[in-house]
Amino acid sequence: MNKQTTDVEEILQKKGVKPTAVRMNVLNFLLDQEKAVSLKDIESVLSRMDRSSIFRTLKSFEEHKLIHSIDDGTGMTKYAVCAEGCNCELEDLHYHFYCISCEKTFCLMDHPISTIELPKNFKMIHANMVIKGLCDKCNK
Amino acid sequence: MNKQTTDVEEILQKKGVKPTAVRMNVLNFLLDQEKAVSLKDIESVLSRMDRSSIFRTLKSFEEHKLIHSIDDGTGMTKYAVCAEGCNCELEDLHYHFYCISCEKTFCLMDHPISTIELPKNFKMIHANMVIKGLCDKCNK
DNA sequence: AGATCCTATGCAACTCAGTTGCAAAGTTTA
DNA sequence: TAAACTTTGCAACTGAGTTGCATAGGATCT
Ligand SMILES: [Mn+2]
Ligand SMILES: [Mn+2]
Ligand SMILES: [Zn+2]
Ligand SMILES: [Zn+2]
Repeated sequence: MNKQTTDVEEILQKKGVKPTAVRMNVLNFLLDQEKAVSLKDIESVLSRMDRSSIFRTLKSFEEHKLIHSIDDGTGMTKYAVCAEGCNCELEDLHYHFYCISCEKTFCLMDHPISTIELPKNFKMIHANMVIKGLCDKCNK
Repeated sequence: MNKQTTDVEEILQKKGVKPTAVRMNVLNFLLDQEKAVSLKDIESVLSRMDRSSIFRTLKSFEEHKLIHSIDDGTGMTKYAVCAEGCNCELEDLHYHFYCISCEKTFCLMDHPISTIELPKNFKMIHANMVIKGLCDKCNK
């Protein structure tokens, strides 16, 4: 735990999510990570809590723009806490990186998705951009 | 059918896949499409053929670089025939577009994935880039 | 041709992440 | 306190994808 209970409570309040035990635990865990995590990852750590409760918590967090989800192609959706000031709009989108060796999925916060030229009349609303390869620790 | 049986047979031969009935039918269907299709799409058209046979056919096609797969976030993998000369290498990667209105997934062949700046020592090997929004026909 | 071998196919069963219905527990409101 | 609403846990279900296995279909050898 790298955050005080009160911090987590505040964050939830601010985003309009009622701070319950499950929610505080899930958010606390998410804030601890340097990589994006799956429902299963959370489940195995917060083993006292039910899968569906964690699932619904994640859905709720996503709706309230507290976290964003990443489809990294592994078949398990990953979740990561949104950056300060993120509103989950086009300008907040960033690339994600999946390491095929250590199997970690990273948010590349410093790599925003620049405007992409599209065919005439196509309109971009959202995007899921995943680069796969080797992370710095696995690239020897 | 927009291709003669012999054409399809030739393509399979050239890519090192033995041309069987299932394979020729699947390839024929794939060549007909202007959008990427799912296993289910193929199944519902080639209803005489078994799902697992089509599934294994797609896997085989992918291994032999006849088609490439796209994870567009819908939960159903889409497949599209590779362009002439495609070797499924980095330089062959291109953006994909998923229309949230008509639910079609397109290959943006004219939009190759340019080299993306990555954090120090990260190495890109592959990528799945999906832009979501409205296609020209749905964007009114 | 007939026997043998290898591959492709169809069928059924299974996996597994995600999702939902429902009742019990907990919280807020009147 | 009682009623109303929300959250949680449990169990059952969904659906795409995947696999084992027996049969069918071709190719190859004698
Ligand atoms: Mn991210
Ligand atoms: Mn494509
Ligand atoms: Zn790694
Ligand atoms: Zn459309």
